[in-house]
Amino acid sequence: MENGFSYPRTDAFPAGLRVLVVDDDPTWIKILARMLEKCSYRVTTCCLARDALNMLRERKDGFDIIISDVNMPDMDGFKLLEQVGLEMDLPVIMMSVDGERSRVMKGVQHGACDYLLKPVRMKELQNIWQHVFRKKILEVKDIESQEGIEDIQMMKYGLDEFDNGQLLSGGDMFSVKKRRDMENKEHDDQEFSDSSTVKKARVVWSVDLHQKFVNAVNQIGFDSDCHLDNACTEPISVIFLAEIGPKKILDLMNVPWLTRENIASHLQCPPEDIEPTAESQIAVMHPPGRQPKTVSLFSFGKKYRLYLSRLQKQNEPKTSFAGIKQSDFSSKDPPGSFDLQRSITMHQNNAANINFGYCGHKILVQDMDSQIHEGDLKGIVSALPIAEPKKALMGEIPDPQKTSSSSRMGLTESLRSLVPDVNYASFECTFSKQHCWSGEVPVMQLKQLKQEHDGNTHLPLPSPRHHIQMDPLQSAPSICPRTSIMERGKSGPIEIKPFYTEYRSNHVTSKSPVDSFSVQADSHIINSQDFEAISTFRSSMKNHGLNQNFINNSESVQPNSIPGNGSNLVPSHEDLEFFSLQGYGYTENIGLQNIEFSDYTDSELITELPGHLYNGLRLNCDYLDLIEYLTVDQGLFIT
DNA sequence: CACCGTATCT
DNA sequence: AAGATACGGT
Repeated sequence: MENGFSYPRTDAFPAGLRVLVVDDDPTWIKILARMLEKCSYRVTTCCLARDALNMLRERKDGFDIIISDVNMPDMDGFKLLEQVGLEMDLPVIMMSVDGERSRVMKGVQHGACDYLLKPVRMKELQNIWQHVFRKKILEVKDIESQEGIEDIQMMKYGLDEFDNGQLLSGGDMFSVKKRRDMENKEHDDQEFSDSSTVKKARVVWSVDLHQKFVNAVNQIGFDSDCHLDNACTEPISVIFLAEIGPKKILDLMNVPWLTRENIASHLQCPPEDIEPTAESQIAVMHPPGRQPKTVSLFSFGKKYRLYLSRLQKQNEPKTSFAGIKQSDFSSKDPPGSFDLQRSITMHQNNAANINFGYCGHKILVQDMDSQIHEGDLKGIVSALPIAEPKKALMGEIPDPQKTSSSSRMGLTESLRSLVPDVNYASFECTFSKQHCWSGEVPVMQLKQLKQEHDGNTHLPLPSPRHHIQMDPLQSAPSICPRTSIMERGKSGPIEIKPFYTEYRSNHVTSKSPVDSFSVQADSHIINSQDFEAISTFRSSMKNHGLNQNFINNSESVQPNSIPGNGSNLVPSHEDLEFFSLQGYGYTENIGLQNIEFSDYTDSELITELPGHLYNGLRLNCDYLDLIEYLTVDQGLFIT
């Protein structure tokens, strides 16, 4: 039913159903026969199981369904049931005066499609045709799967055939097949008032379907954007977001056979490559045309929580940089961080924008594809809750001076997509005000967070992690990500070595011409004025505060020649985080010098990106804190 | 009752 | 792993 076809509407359909009634009690035979006839069924009666069997053998395909009593002198009803199951594949309904569980169970186990208690009610008999009907459906499905035909039309065809009255014509509409997996019928119960027992076909979220889903989400996101502008007039504000509920998405998707549950279920799956944000829902659109990197949206479901807690546990044991352990990233790309990383990767060579915005207790990160015109700001947006719940709740604007420590870690954390601190009061975000955006633009949409003060979840904030102190005077924090990074010369670039060994081996070995290159960034000095201007409130996505343009200089493209172990440098979350921490440490006078990006992506990833993305890199930062995340007093190597 | 988010099952 | 289904809450 879920697949789009409906029950036969022919008035004639259930009428004429050929029913064989088997019961040793003549009284019951009479009663049943009368009732069945009232249902317009064709009834044949028999008071001996043996006779019934013979009759069935003689007139193969002469009946559509059998109703048999369990207790009969000549042959146990179950025996008959079994026999029928073996010789002819007909639905059999068992009945008895008692509903003893074991008996019913036995009946079901022997393949009964239903078990009726005497006295049998009219309604029950009226519904028996459904067993026949359902059987037909199962057969069709069976054939379908056997032949690998997934087209629903096939099933439709089968039902139409059914509907067209072959049943009435007495034709051989039910093929004689051995009853398979009788257990499957266990769930039949006396009601069986509908075909709900037919298992729902699994929805396969094809790229196509998913795309629709994404579009729907984005559409919703767009709607919320409209509100954003208004909301943002107030500094403190909690901007809000549209409700991205399954229902709404479903409606927007406009896919008839899809159900709300399907959407809800889909929402539960955390995409592995997005930046998870506490209590938020995010939709990310990756470059089109690439398999796994499609868009996704997830809610804060259990699956996601499990993922986080797992991540956290891994972190617990070791106090490494910002609480991250290498193991976190060793085997697989953790959801989240990679996204950002990826964004950067994407942009290192393309003229895309990354826009970081801070709004009250919210931080917005926007990544815009340069291809979009000025008006089209929609890009990747990620909301990063800051870890200062109380303040956030009060709508207090973080003091730049203070934010350098704890609050800032919140961002780091977010970036890292680690522990979701539900204390992060509500927050939300969005951006942009443009209308057209095709689904081709990488997009990340944020959704509102529910406010829950007490909402502390099971994932307490690992405090230590949040209080890494940075010395503003020091050019580089003395914190080191567990490793590879470091080695920062006084003036030389910081080398970041890959943690993604796997990634490296998979992607870096075969280098493409563009495999590595560097981007020169202008130096920038951040001063407190900028800061304040921004603090007031992020004036939307306009280039406030800092604006850095990383121009891809093809000239500067140089092979990554980090000898030593011969390993190529690969950026990792840690790397990014590291940046961010560094940034946190400096609220003032930070000069950006050499930022060197070396593409660690191989041709594969590159092809994955639209060509236009490789035109340069541009960063737009509204909030210094965030901007700084890229500002290192020394050069930076990301390979 | 409609919808949600989440937990659990398959 | 990815979906379906169950379930409790609003």
